[in-house]
Amino acid sequence: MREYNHKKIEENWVEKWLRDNVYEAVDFSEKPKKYILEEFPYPSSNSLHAGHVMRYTVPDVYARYLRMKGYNVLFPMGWDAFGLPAENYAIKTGIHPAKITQDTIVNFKESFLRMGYGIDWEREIDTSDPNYYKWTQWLFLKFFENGLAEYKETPIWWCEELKTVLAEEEVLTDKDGNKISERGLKPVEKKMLKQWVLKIPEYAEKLLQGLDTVDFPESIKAAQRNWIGKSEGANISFEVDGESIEVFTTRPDTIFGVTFMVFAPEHPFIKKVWDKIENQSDVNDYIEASKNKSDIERQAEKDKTGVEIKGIKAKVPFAEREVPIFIADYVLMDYGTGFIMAVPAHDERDYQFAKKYGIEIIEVIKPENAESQDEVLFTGDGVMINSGEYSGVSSEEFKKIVVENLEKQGKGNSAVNYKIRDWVFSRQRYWGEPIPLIHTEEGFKAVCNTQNIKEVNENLPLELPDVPDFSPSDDGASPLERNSEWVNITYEGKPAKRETNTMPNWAGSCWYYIRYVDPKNDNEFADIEKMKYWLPVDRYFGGAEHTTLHLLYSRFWHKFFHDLNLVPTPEPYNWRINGGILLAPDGSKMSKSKDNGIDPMELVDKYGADALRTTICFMGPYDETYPYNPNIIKTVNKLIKNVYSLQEKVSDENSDEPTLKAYHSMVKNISEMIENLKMNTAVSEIMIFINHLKKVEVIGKDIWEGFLKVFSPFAPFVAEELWQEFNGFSEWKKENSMHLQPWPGFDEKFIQEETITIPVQINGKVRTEIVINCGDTEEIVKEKALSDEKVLKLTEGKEIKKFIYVKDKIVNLVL
RNA sequence: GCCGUGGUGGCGGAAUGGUAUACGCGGUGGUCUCAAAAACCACUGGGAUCUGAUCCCGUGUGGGUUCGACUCCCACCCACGGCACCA
Repeated sequence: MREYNHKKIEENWVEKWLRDNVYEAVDFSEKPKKYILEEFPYPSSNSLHAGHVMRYTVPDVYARYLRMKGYNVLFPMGWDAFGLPAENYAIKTGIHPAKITQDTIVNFKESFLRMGYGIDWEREIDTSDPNYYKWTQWLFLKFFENGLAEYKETPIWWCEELKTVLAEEEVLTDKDGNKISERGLKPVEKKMLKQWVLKIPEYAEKLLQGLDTVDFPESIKAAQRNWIGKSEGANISFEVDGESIEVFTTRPDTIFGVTFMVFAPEHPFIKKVWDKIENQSDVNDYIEASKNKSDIERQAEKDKTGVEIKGIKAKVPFAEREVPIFIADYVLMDYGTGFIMAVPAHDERDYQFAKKYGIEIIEVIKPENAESQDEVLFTGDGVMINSGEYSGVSSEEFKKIVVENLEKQGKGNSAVNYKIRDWVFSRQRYWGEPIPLIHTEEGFKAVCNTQNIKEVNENLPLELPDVPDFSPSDDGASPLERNSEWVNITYEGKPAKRETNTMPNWAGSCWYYIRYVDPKNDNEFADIEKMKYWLPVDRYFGGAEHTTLHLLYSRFWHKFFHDLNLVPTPEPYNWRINGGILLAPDGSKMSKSKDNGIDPMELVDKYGADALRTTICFMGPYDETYPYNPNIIKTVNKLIKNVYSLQEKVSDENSDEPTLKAYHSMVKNISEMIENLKMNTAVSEIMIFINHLKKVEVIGKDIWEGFLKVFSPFAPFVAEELWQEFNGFSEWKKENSMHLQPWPGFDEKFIQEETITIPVQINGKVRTEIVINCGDTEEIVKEKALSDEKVLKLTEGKEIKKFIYVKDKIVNLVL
């Protein structure tokens, strides 16, 4: 056995593949295109970690397969380079975040190269590069010009430790119900602040409908639908103190059951009618108390609390009745209108509240088929009762009647509400794209008109100034605020100030898949013809953590751009899969603090990138989470050693029949499996085939050639080495690369057997096996089965009621 | 509570109506060796009569459809993920 030296082999090919950009994607090629995308990494720490190689290996195998199948494959990579870790590290060390980021990118790229990922490096992008963020800023100005970016005072999540505001999507709930930041898991609180927001709710309907047109897993679609949170109902105006105030309800059919109304404590109307309130101090106490309660406390309360506002009443339209009004913090200011019609008989929360405060409960719907209704509370659909002339009508029908009537009176209309909130888009941090706006006396001005390319090129990129101190301020101002030279400018002859907040680090990743299509364009964010050729992304691989962050945000940007005719497709990604997580060998999560992780570059040193890649593929399905088993890579390394030695058995002689059969069925199976991303079973096919080859004396040339091809996506280095040697290429030429060769075919005739063994069942239980010729008629099989010794014994004296034969598969006798 | 995904050997997993556990890890026994490691070979779901063999049980639980169910249908249990006073 000759010596397999993975280091020597892998170093050699890394350099040659890069120099000649073997994995080049060609714009406007005649070949059919495939755009295979994986979420680009945030460059932090020294090199790729286990999670990265877990994410990137399977897409690379798939992209390599498609390339060999004759597709023009775009498989790009770049750096999501703005963000907090580099900035925090910079604050600690005093080294500029740009410097830290660039150093890290160098290390990351080296890791990518060592892993043998087949990337077109001519398309590498970096979101912190001014040539890139020039266009991120330009795209932001499109939102601004179209009224979708607004400076607005709203309740916003503030993280004291990160010293910045966060978007709704960046806030998680921990096990104890505390709200924490998505990055860093730090506590957050709600504050009223003026911030830049992007009006994603205006795209709620489009984002929802688009989900029906894309091939995403149900879990992602469900999570996004849930996040968007559409509910259909009606807006109904109630008369309160001579004024008309709207509520939103999904159940206008319960209007006869309204026995009270509730305002959220923050509702501005309270101030407006303050003079009429008889119990001002009670109301004021309640408002103050709920102000001081955190969201967590509000939720932790088992009981609903509230106070009646005495002195004012509400008039229920349609039912024409007066009801009392309360304030209670179970009504939220930022959903619906902050004012609700309460129907205790048909809403759980209203029911609890009414019980506690002894408010009247009127049942207006009873279940369709219930003989007697024990519980007062009923939240389903049914038949109207206690509703005057409408009693007996179905609640679904009554819903329509109510809305139609209110519409005629001008007191209501059917309406839709969404849970999704404005996307808070400014951050009080240094390391991000400056927002290219100017505060003037007449309001905000864009630094340029996006339509005018001359103006654009003069004013963009608005470069992030080099400041001596990039640490965040305690007062919530951006670090850029301290840089007065940069901040204070003249706009149209008058003093003005630059916007000092930066964009969140989602900004660059919202459109990076577009820039890969045309990464070096200085005059456009991307050429429309190139976008027409490459978009949309055919396969998008990434992490589950981005389901309602990046994946929703970038769909929003794309849909907006599509409405402006900037991009040719309505959706950015046609297909999506979320990858699983690699756990530590003991089944716990890998973490730096626990030091239980595995370092992929160490494994590459020890066993080779080929072994690591193949191991990752073999361990399990892409979208599953499972522990790392350190023994597998040893076995896979052995497998590769075997492959390396087996080339010595290759000869001019033809392979024998069993080898031909094993080969053709392997090619058939692996092709199907890679197509379906079942890399784990594809590797097991390779193992089965190699176990077979180890037993044979000679290997035919054609078979070996085909084997190297199917092996190459998994172990590209050793495959290239053996391919060059096998063909006797003395000098490296790009076009001779293993990885640019066509994928092998297979021939069914070798796979089909002449005789096969099939099981014979009696009453559904396997009792014996018989050997038949492929394609034998049912009569012949029946005769064979019935004359089998064991069958004779077991059927003796019994009548065979039914004979079932599934061609070439199974026989079942029913007694 | 609601939505989603999933439950198969000691472990990772294979099989989407036709011989359950492919492939691999681990384990047991053996070869080699003074010995160990490595390498290689054999066995490896549980149980019973017995050691050619034969039979029973077995894919979260309980039902159902079918000649035949891990696979399809109904109900339930559990785990994981998301959302959660959303009117």
